[in-house]
Formats: sequence, C-alpha cells, structure tokens
Amino acid sequence: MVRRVITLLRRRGYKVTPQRRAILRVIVDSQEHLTPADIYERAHKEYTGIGLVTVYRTLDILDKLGLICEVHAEDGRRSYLLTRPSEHHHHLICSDCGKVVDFTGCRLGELEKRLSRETGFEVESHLLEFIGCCPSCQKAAST
Amino acid sequence: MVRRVITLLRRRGYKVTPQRRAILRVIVDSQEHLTPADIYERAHKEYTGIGLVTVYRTLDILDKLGLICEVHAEDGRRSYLLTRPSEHHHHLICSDCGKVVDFTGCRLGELEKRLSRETGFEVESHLLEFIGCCPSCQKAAST
DNA sequence: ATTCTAAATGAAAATCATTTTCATTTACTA
DNA sequence: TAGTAAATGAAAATGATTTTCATTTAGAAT
Repeated sequence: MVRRVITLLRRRGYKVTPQRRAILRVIVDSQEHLTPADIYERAHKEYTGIGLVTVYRTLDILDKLGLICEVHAEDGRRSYLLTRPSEHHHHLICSDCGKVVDFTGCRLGELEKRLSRETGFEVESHLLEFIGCCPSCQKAAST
Repeated sequence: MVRRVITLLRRRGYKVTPQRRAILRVIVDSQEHLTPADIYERAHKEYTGIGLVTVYRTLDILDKLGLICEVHAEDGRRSYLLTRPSEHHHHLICSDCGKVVDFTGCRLGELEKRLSRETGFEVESHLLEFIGCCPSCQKAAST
C-alpha cells in the first residue's frame, strides 16, 4: 500500500522523503480519520524530524492525487482518510465518538440529472454524509 | 417573516435587540447565502452600533432554533441561509461564483435504511450538497 | 412609569487551524 | 559526484472564530 503510493509520487515528480514516508505509514496504518494534528503527532513519534507544516503540505499533495480524502467534520475542522480503491464513496459519521464508516452506492445519478435539468447547473461532484450514532455509542448511551 | 422569528425568539426567552432585528432583516432580505462577515457588513449599515461578535452570537442562536442553516463552503468557511418553511432541503452550489440553489426531494430514505441495517448506526441526519457550475458561470467560461 | 436583573453587547485579547516566508537541507537527475 | 529544483522547519502571518469582562439594555416586576 505504502509502496504503491510511493511509486505514484515518484512518477508524478514528487520526491520521496522520510517525512512523507512517515506520514504515509501513519495514514495507511490507521483505519480512522485523522486530523493534520493527529497525523503530525503520530508521525513525529516515528520520525522526530518532522514539522506540522510538512504534514499539511503532504496532505495537500495526497489529496490532490486522490490518495486520501477529506472528511468534513461538523465543527469545520478537516480530517483525512485513506481512499479505498473502490473510488467514489461517502461517509457515515458517528456524532458521538467521530467514528467514520465508508459506504458506496449512493445512487444519486437520477437526482443529479433532475437537478441539471431543472437548474441548468453542470454538476461536478457531490458531498454526502450521514450523521448518526454508532452501535457502541448507542450502547454506552443506554447505560 | 421577521415578525415570525421575533415572536419565536421572545417565546424562547431571548431578548429582541435592535442588533438582532438588523441581523434578521439582512438575512430575510437576502436570497443568497451570507458569511458572518457579509452579514456584519450589511447590518452595520443599517444599525451602526453592532459588532461582529454579536453577529456570530446571533447566528448561533438562529441556527440552534433551526431558523437559518449553515452551508459548508468548499474552503471551510461557513455561511448561512434562511431556512425555507419547506423544511428539509439541500444545496446546489456553484463552484465558481458561490451561488446557492436549494432543492428538496433528496429521496435518501431508502439509502438511510440500508445503512442502518448494514452498520447498526442510528442515522440522525445527513448532509447532501452538489457542487457544479451554474448557467451564468458556464456562459462566462465559454467566452 | 421606574426599578431591577439577567441577558446582551462591544472592544480587545485569546485561540486555533492553516498558510506564507525564507533560509537551509536534501532527493534525485545528469 | 556534483548540481539543482524541490522539500523542509521555524517562525511569523493570517483569518476566522471564541472568550473575557466591564458596560449597557430589554423586558419582567413593582
């Protein structure tokens, strides 16, 4: 996984630095969505010589290459998640603990067509997120 | 419209100040989505003795009461729009000029049920935004 | 009408995430 | 192995939002 991304980076003319490796490893190893600060904290343990700025810059690149994707947190902060090879997907976010579950199959093509027809917009993309309470937080809440 | 909101504010125990009236009038008079700074600027013309902080605070209240709703801008800034009485609606946002068009009828109930079944989440709400290019920006772009 | 009090306000400072700057270092090409 | 453009880190800048706190005020109570 990391190897795949590294190859892609090189092919696109980006240099592969220890910082970028560390950041990548953190993202790949985690199944959660992480804020830049989270990633910094973890990567820093592995490779001390790394700055938060570099994390931001690397995340920008990875995002641009479509290797990670941004999650809109409710408070406006951003966080990132590794893009699954399945491409087009959306998030189901727990409003309590922040856990993120991916899903695909949004079936919004029909709606998109309708909107184009009715408004004249040329639709480029969409953002779909469900907010809810995950099973373990439901359990915790009922205690 | 403004009157309706003012009544609601009073009923909920909020005081009706000239600042709040000015902010309300700005929001009701505008069909666009406005950032807190936009609202401040306009309200300030009408009622000079108003601060940006008060705008933020008032927007928080109006949002909490469901009278306005937040729009996720792509750059992470927020902006607000009067909630139409039609309730549940979503946005179609022009990536070029930022124009926002509301729409209803998202038909996500089916998907929501599927997600609940598959993940055990208790879905509370969802966020759906389409990003695209509005007719006038399309025209401008082809010039 | 006047008094009273909790709520609301504004100015300034604090926060906090993110971006920019710039001098230094480094990955990779030739 | 040397040369160069890209990458880095530290610090400063930015910009939106929030907090603090002393002062004012809306609206209830008298």
